[in-house]
Amino acid sequence: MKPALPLDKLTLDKFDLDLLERLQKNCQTPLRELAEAVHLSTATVQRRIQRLKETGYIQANVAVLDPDRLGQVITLLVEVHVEKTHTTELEQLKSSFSGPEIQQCYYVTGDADFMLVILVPNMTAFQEICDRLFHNNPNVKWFRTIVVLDRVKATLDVV
Amino acid sequence: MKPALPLDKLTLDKFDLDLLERLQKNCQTPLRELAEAVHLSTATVQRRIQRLKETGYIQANVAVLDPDRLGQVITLLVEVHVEKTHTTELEQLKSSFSGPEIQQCYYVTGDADFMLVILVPNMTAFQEICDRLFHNNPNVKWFRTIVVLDRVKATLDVV
DNA sequence: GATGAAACGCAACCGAC
DNA sequence: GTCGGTTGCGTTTCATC
Repeated sequence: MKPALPLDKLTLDKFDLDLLERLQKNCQTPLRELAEAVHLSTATVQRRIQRLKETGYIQANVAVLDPDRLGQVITLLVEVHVEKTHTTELEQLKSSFSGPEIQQCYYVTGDADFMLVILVPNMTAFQEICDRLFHNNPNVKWFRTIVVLDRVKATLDVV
Repeated sequence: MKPALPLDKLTLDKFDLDLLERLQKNCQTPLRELAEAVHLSTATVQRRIQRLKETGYIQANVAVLDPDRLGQVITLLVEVHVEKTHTTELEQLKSSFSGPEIQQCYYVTGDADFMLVILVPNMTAFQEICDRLFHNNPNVKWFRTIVVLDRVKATLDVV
């Protein structure tokens, strides 16, 4: 199998970037509509998108759900401070921070070591998570919880 | 027009939840595949999904792009402390935190007022953002930047 | 090697039952 | 919820540049 179109990171032309931007807003836009927007044929658009998938520029196509409607009404940010930052311990922690309630997990510099974004239906659920992930983990020195009052913006947009 | 299917927030049955979970992973799954997975007919699955869109459970269908491949290699968390927290000033700030580089913006309790997740290609770009959003804004008392070393997990998953 | 026009086959969609 | 018909879509082919 031959890579016919640009594989490299920096060889995306304006058409590709235009398409990515549009798909990022709505990945169900019909090819026909995309085609006339970027002034290419549907066939070309289809091939470019396929290539963008194959080469990993497009990682996934997902439905964005409304957390409020699904009862996940509380968003919390948790700053985690760890005891040992050796590779093995870190990897262990990272993999423990992969549950469905944990929307995001960042390993960071500064006085904190991890920053988590957590979504829960109520505080009982959060307490359960704390027990499981923090209190019962000897490598977690301490953690600080920040309550989100307003989810002003929450996307994964890149451009 | 009859609401044949549940409209209320809490009346999603297991089929709806199952569908949402699957669409959240891949919103391009063929109806046929979804149908046999949840043991319903394709027609029903299609109607349910349409309803979930109309009622706002599904907010959007988006392509998830790889930030690294697109040159947005630096992720930063910014803790913003404001001067005045009156409604008008807050709304002004919130709307200023809506640029494309700002992936997420949370209005929070605690000693900070806002927490931002920012994606940039380099530090010059970040500096430009700081100037524009923070230094030139009299209502921003001070801000603290946290550098993300590893984007361990970054989704918008709800369940 | 990438492109666009047109043909193909399949899936989504909409009604009737 | 099932069944068919219709439409519209993504996909492939092929000739062109």
